[in-house]
Amino acid sequence: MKIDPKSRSDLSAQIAKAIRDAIISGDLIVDERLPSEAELADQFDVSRPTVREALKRLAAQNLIRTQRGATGGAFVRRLSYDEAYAHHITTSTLLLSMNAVDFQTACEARFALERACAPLSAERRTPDHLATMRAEIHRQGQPGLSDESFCDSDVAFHRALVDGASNPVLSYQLAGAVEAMQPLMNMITFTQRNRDVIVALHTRIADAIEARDAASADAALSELTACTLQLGRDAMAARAARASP
Amino acid sequence: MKIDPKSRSDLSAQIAKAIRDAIISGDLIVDERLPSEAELADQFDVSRPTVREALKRLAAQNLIRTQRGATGGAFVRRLSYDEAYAHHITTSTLLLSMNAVDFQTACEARFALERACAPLSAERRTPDHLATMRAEIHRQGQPGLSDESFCDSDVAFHRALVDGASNPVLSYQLAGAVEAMQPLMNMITFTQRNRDVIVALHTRIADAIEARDAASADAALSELTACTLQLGRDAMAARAARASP
DNA sequence: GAACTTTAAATGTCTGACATTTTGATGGCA
DNA sequence: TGCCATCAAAATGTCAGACATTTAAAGTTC
Repeated sequence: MKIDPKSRSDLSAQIAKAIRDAIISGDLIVDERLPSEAELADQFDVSRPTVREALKRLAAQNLIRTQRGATGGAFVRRLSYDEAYAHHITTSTLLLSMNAVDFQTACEARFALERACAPLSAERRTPDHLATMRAEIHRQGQPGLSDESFCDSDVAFHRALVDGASNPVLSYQLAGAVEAMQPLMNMITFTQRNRDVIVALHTRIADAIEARDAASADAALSELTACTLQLGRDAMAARAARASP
Repeated sequence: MKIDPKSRSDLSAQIAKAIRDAIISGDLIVDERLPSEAELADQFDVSRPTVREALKRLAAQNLIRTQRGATGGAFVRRLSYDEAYAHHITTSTLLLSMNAVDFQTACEARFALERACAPLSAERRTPDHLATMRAEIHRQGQPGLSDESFCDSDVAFHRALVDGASNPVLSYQLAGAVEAMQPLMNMITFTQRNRDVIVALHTRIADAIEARDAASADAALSELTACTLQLGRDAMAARAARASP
């Protein structure tokens, strides 16, 4: 590995790319120690600060971890699902906000993906998943709950639904779609009537999942999709009305 | 923004986090210029190299871009879909390989999500999407195509299917599931008979999408799922047989 | 043999300098 | 006046060397 053509651009970017490629291709395996900063500086014929900048780039992507001390150094890091979740959610959220994705597009994507999980969840959900869903439904019915807390609980409910499929890859991909929508959902004002409808649909979903009835779960999710889209349209209309009275 | 409690950990990580939070919260908007490295060093009361390491971390996440010269500096970057795709695919691929995700889990996730897109794709696909799908089907039928090229074409076909839904959020989330599976798919040896079956199913899918027939597309995708899972099992069995003859 | 001390290796950080790139201003010339 | 060449300034990119801090292992003492 680790040659560095004399192209004209950031050395630190080139070095980071070389190491990243080595990790991706499997030349560097998990928990393997990279050469020390000084050695890398020698190999690439650059200074130590430049190497450090490259390593920080990799650290930002969770590809390596560094450890100080005598046996320290930079180690290839096993990317954990939790870290990947967090990273994915952050990126998805930014992607949506920076590109001004409209509520409808995000909502459609979210529920389409979620409906893909429902049959698997109906098949495999554990009592734990059901308990989480029921607990969140109960929380959503509490009086005096803020809109934001209601959204939080909504996300937790759907998270449990997705996790019920017991497929970490699915959970990972869904996390981006479900949680990244939260800022958009937070623009909505949930009236008591809205909440009653949503809680009723959540209950139907939980019942269907408990009964291992994929078709009913899908039907309820379909209704929830329509309901959520309508809430989004109402929120947009209300916002437009406020802007130009 | 930008205070930095005297906690005991990487200063560059703390600074990166402070700036990242400012971007996420909207305090820094797209294309806004950050203070120069020297000014940031002053503000955070650290040296310039430390600030640079922080900026490189952010650059690694595509959150900023830097520009040299008199009016240069670091600018908040609009995260584009293409970059987000690439990033997401890299991360997903690594997540799968480092955590030794089995073929079945990845395959299940991939097809579950893809089936979620099919109805939307049937509704909205353009002639362009259909043309891409047909072209890839044709390519897959070419004699002498390597297994790797066959996989590439397979990914391109499914990419067109997903893109047909015309929902960039959906395409983004799916990219991780579909493309990250490629290394796993590459372990499979596609016999001519396998290829014929897959091409036939692809043709059925394309026909269904062209006819806007979501149910038929779903049925074909379901068969393709079963077929792919079987191929995976066969590949595993063959591998196991080679390992202990 | 156990507890303490020393040492060495590595990352984390700082200072100061120089190189390079780009913009804008300055000034000369037609 | 208007245009072009030159130069200064500002910013990032890079380097060299130094010191601080952390950590584990080797060495030392009882």
